[in-house]
Amino acid sequence: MAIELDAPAAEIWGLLRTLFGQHRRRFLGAASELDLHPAQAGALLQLDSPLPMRHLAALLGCDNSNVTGLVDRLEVRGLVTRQASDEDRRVKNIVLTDAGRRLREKLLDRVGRPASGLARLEALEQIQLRDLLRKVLEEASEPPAG
Amino acid sequence: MAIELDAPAAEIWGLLRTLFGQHRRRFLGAASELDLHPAQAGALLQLDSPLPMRHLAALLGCDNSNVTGLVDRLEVRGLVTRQASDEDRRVKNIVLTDAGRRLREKLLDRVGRPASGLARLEALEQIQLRDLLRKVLEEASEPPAG
DNA sequence: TATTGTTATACTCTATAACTATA
DNA sequence: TATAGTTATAGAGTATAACAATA
Repeated sequence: MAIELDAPAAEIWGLLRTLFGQHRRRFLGAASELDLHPAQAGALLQLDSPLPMRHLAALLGCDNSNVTGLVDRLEVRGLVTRQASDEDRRVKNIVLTDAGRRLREKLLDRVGRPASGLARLEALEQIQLRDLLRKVLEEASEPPAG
Repeated sequence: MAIELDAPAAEIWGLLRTLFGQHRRRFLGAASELDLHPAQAGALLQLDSPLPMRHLAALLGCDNSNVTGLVDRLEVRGLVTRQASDEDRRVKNIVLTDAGRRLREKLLDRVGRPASGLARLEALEQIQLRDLLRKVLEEASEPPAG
């Protein structure tokens, strides 16, 4: 049996990938139940506040041209509207409608809350886990996604 | 300011979602560089050993019929082959070719290894984190994904 | 009769390039 | 000249339903 110098890190990564998989299935399931394509659900989650098309495209990691069609379909369903910017008339801000906001809340109810497994940790353990993850992410400046 | 009874769990979930986002971007970037669609890259990662179509579909969370086309395209690129099962002639096992195995290794080099942030933890902290995650996932029987 | 994989269809996503209207 | 968003196009993903072969 070979000695695994890096065994804990490798197992941690495996455990995290399992968590990722659970989260992803939860996200896909929630989107499906709400009759949203994953990309549409991802866009809704990003729209905490109004965003220009190009900004939304950057957050979704795709080209501007993709966002045109995506927003078209959300707009047809009455979930978002395009608002011309006052400062720069080229820019259109995407704004959630009331219906869009309600749907976004439903999504958050399902994917924005902690995985059930966290409840198995006692209060002190949760604080330990929080501190360890903080340290892992210390330098990270990237925003949470999906 | 309202009292957050569940503050650590909520922050943990936020930190984990940040990690998910990093992992997802790394995954999408690696797939793109290797000229693979995300779904194709996900399939390759699942093919550690040969799998029947239906099993692959279940792991990818999509319908059998989708896997037909996906495997078609992987087969055209010489990354996988279909092997009829001996036990049940309805079943086709999807097997990586040598080229497929090499491409899968390249993928794993990029997404299968621990996030760099883990290196910020000392040995003892890694063991603590591992044990906490083990507990969180205690009952989970789901396999890791993508 | 039920299951495995395929085909057919329709809609969505995604990348690329060309276009417009602003700046 | 550069940028924000659109349009056009092509390839891929996805769900559904219908189908052939096998169990």
